[in-house]
Amino acid sequence: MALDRDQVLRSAAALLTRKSTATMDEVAKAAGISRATLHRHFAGRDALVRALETLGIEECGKALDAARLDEGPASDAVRRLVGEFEPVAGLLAFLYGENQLFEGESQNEGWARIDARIAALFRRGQENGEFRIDLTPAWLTEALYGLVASGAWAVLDGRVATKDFQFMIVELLLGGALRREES
Amino acid sequence: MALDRDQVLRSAAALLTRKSTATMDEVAKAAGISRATLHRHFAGRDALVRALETLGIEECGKALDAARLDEGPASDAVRRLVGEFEPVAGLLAFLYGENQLFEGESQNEGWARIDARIAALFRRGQENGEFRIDLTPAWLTEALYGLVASGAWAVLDGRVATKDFQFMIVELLLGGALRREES
DNA sequence: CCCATGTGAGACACGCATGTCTCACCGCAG
DNA sequence: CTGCGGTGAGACATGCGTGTCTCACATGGG
Repeated sequence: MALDRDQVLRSAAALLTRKSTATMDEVAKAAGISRATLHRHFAGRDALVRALETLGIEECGKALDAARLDEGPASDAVRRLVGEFEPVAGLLAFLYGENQLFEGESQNEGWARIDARIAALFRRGQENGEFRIDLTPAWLTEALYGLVASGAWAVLDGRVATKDFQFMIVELLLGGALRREES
Repeated sequence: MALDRDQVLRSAAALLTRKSTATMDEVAKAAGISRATLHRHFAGRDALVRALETLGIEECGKALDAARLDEGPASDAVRRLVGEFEPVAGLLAFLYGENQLFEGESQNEGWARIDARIAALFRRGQENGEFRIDLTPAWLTEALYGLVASGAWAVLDGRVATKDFQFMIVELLLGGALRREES
């Protein structure tokens, strides 16, 4: 049952990633269950979205762990992080867009923790001289989210290949578009 | 009357930028008119959004013109472009999020023209050696949109100041997060 | 075998945004 | 003053997604 719920959540994530306005009925269909059963797992659409958010936070946390942000050069950590984000980028993009609605609402404190960890990574990079200091960690974090969302949508629309996801984002985020003489 | 319509459109843009799910009634209230009058200007919500899209394309076109993309170094042109985008960034962010829904739908050909002009700018920069060639113009264009949207939201939420909008986006997009030795 | 649990299918009412309509009101030109 | 166009306010019906409920059916354990 707990397994069922998780699978339903996964398929809901996959669907809502592509069509964020999908009906509960469509979500149920996509999961291969009836609307009644879907409603037995999640009291309503709000509950479903909140569960999705919890899942997203969870996955993000795992990605942060797997990326070992404290180890080695910060730039390598960023590269690992983006690589870990790739499988959940669609879900992240959905939640990123969704969160723009909850203006003042109680921002699930889980995101604050995620934000803090990523910002800390950028700060570490600044402090050891890897990253420039005229761009705030908060903005770099925000930009990372934006690029991940953009990348996810580009992949979904087939404009770019999944295998290029990590490269494109990391290269742009760290290196920028300008051509360099050295290295 | 045509002036009225434009003003209504502006206030609708300002409102929907912050609350993309705003009701027709809220839109009318925000514009200082009744729902009936709003409906006399725009047949329905779809018509309103389409008008907003047309406005967005129009404003983008003006921004592209004002940025003189063909003149001088491509990097300077990018800087001018982002500066011109700033006043309409909110509207752009709204439309950018909205367009994720119209999956296969007839993508208003206006956007294709905008995309092409921006991509051409990046291509110009690549051809004259300013920009690196391992990031496609299409991705750089997509990333520009993503960063503009992120920046717009960050400004709306008060996380960053309006005056920093251009600097943050351009510096990240062109220079990246890595610290450089020279210049 | 039989009951219990979980499920699918469908009916039903409700809320809400929307689209449409009517009516009264106001300003203005004739 | 009078007729007219534009407006605001509100009523009304409609469509759609949702939440809730009932009932039939299948499966699996006692």
